[in-house]
Amino acid sequence: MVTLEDVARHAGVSLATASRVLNGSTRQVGASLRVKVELAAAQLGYRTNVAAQTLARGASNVIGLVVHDLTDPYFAAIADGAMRVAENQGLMVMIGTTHRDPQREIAYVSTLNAQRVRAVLLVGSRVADEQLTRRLREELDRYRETGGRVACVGQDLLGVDTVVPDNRLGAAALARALAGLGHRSFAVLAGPDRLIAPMDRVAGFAGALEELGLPAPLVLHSSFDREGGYAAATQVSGVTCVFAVTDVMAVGALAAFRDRGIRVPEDVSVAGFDDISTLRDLVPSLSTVRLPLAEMGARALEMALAPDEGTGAQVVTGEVILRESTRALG
Amino acid sequence: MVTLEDVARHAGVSLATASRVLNGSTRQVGASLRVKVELAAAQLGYRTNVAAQTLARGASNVIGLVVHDLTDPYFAAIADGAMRVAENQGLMVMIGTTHRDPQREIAYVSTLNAQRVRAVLLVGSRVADEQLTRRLREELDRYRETGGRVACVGQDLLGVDTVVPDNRLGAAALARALAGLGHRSFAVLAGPDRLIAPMDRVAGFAGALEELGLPAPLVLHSSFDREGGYAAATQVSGVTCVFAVTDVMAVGALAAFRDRGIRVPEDVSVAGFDDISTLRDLVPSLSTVRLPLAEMGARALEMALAPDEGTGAQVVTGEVILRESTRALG
DNA sequence: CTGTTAGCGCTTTCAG
DNA sequence: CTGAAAGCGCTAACAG
Repeated sequence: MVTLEDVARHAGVSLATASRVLNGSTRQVGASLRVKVELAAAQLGYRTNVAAQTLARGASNVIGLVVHDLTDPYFAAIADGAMRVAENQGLMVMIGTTHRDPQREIAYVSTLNAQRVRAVLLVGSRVADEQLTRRLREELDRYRETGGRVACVGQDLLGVDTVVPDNRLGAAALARALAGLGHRSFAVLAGPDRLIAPMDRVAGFAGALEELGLPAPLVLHSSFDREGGYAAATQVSGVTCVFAVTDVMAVGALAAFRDRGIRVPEDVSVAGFDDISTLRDLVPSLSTVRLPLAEMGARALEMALAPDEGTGAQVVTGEVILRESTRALG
Repeated sequence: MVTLEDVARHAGVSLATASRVLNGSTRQVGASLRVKVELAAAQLGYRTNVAAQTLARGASNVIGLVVHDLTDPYFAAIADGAMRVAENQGLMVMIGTTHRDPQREIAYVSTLNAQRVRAVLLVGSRVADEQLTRRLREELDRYRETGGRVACVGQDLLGVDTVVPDNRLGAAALARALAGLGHRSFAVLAGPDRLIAPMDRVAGFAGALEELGLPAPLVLHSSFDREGGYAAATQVSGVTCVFAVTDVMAVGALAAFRDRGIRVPEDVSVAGFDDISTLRDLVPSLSTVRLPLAEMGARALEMALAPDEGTGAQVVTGEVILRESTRALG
């Protein structure tokens, strides 16, 4: 294992000089020595020991990313956006997946704190559980007390900089658009009732319907994934339009209707939320609310990295996109 | 910032003792002291400084994962498999995305080496470029010389433990299955000609056709993504069956045919490769060759973590799955 | 511009 | 079972 000291000796300079040329300091080093050091480092195959560097500097070049599930394209897109800015800043990223277990999220914050990462990004809906939220906040506060920076993509419940998709507004806009198509009877595939994002989407949707003087939608709960969408859709009947709170769930719903011999959009219209790009080629193409996922991830990391503790929440509003899965009535 | 020394002082024990109870050593510590230390740590809110630990131990608890693109479900699935085993072993994972730039892959190996990660996993097709491959090998060798472990998911070209999907065999089996359906004229959407995985798939497919005494397929090159599949498909004509070397490209092809008013499978059959789960609900459902993606990622990490430098290559064979996108002729 | 020298926080012999 | 002390490799004053 070649160390900086080896390089310094080999180049006939001091440790400090070698450090200055190899590991970007602001200090200048004379051209001749600089060359010697670089040569020695190359010949010996020197590689900085980042652990030692981190310890000495008291600051690392790593950021932590905590997501629920990387195979869910929603999280993959957000993570990708964040990773691009990390790359541009020369930061490495450490990822943890919670598989939707809030306890794991807390545990990851603790671990990332131990790693002394420069910042941590929490991506994904908060849960409606005071207890859990409080414990997470405590862990985050502990991390922040010692200089850690935190940002979140989700709901503004943690007291940290947050990029918050306006789920209510987006769902409400979607409801109005659907009503504009002539729909009067709706079902909502609502996902689990302990996650806030789906709850907000349901509330926004139902609220808009109420404002329009339309009957309340049939609300069906299930898991937050493709299977949940499928299961919930099997219970749907007597409505002309179904709103699945995520595109991924909408895919499940589409499959369920297909299996039941119910045509979309002829027999029933279906809309989702998120506008997942991998799913844009579905047939029928999915009406949805587009969220700038990658940008949300990027912005969140930028907030976390900003010199001063940002201003709190940055709201992102979705854009309603009507495609083939919803049709005008009458 | 609370240090181990603070804890030790607060508990009235030596640094060594505090270390032994807090950071799993094999040594035993008396019950009374153990309790004191744990209490002190909790009261003070102590968090291990992993950088210091890594430096002192000379070994980290992090593994590195290098993939081309996290938003591509192929890589997400493999990464997920690897991350699950990492989690089980208490390891954190650092991810780098190359965006298909081989230079970046080399750079990441160097960076991960500096981080002194326990192991690095290289996921994705190798490129057909001696020069680049040699440079990557050099970088890997340097890392391995100092105890680093490496495994790869792709082709066995790096002199490291590798999980290799048998692309030729899988594509050949697919070709035979398609010929069995009565198809005689084929086009292959081949992706770029510098990546080995797609080349192998093309070769396997064409080889099987030749063995069957069928005419050689029309081979169309393009980029390795959805857009590439779309672009290549626009040039297809006069064949009854199209093989896209990945499911993601097949999705693009499906879209292109739809836009051209060509029905699948009535007018032309389409098959892909990989069996991406997010794409299972496509209509028509995609015939493909299933690869156990998550398992491949898991196995690769297991090889990298195994006590002894594994046995080289572990071949995984794909399973042909015929669904709705391909139909029997006449 | 260059070198000396104290640490950074933790692990791990080596004694006791 | 417990403690003292010597590093792990690098950075950053501080002095020249």
